[in-house]
Amino acid sequence: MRTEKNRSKDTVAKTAPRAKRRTKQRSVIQRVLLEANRPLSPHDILRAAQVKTPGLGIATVYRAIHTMMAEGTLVSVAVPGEAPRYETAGKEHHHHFQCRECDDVFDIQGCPPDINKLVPKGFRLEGHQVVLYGVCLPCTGMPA
Amino acid sequence: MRTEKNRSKDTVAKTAPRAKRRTKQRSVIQRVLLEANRPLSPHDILRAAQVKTPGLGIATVYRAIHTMMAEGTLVSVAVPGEAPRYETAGKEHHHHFQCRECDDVFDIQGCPPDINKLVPKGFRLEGHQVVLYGVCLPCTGMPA
DNA sequence: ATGTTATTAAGAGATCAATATCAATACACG
DNA sequence: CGTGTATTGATATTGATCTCTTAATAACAT
Repeated sequence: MRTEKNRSKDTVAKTAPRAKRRTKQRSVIQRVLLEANRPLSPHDILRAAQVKTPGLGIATVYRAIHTMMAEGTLVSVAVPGEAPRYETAGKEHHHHFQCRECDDVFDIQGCPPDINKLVPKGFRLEGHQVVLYGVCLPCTGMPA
Repeated sequence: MRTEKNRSKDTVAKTAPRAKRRTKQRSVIQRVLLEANRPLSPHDILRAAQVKTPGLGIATVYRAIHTMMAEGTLVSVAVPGEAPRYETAGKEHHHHFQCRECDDVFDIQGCPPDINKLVPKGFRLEGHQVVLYGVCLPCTGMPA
């Protein structure tokens, strides 16, 4: 008996359980993360995104982070002693460099060899993380 | 005009500004840290020390940590995404392994070679940290 | 355009580690 | 031994990060 306005609803009933809208703020947040090319903290994201979207709230940043994490387009990057940062997913295996002056975190390519030789007997190695510390190029004041 | 009770005070005025007493709880905390042989969180320390000192408060643990850090007998160990842990100072350069099951952190000896080759051009390397992840020996359930 | 409803901004609230407060305790020195 | 005072335990408070609530806004289908 349900014949009135069930034309398309029936066909997508299970494939489109949620709407998900494309908003200006979410777009800006995504763009910020894509263009940064390095892990950003929620506040980094907020500050950068507010340039193009004045009035943007921190809660919106956290919501966007959650959404993108759930989508799999964003991954969290934890650096020792620091709150998590986030960078776009899909990069190949890499590590990070944190500047002791500006605290920013940068991606570094490559991976030290023979990591598995460090594992104690009886321990099972499943992953690793390397963080380098020092002074980043911008903070050295030297030109590239 | 200050002649009454300044006998010893005058002579040690600058060399002994503070007293520093040897208390039962501080001794126990130190022993726990020495015997652990791996980085402990403040709560790890509390739990272990409470066995020998029932009623021990968390504030005392933090106070002992500060004291030992100031003395230079304790260093903090930061693992990504975790609150700091502490281990006795003086060990030679080493890295850490965190178990994904029990979350405990263990020392591992050795150090990957050629770390400096990973540093981007123009960046100055001053230090590094390696964290391995996996399952520790106790959690594998295997005997040593 | 219009209605539905996901999304937003703002601020209150939750959470957790770490610190400060303060009366009671106990170390160390005479 | 007693006394002065550093230290303690309990708890309130802070500080930082993240989440929830609410009314208002805006994206999308029609």
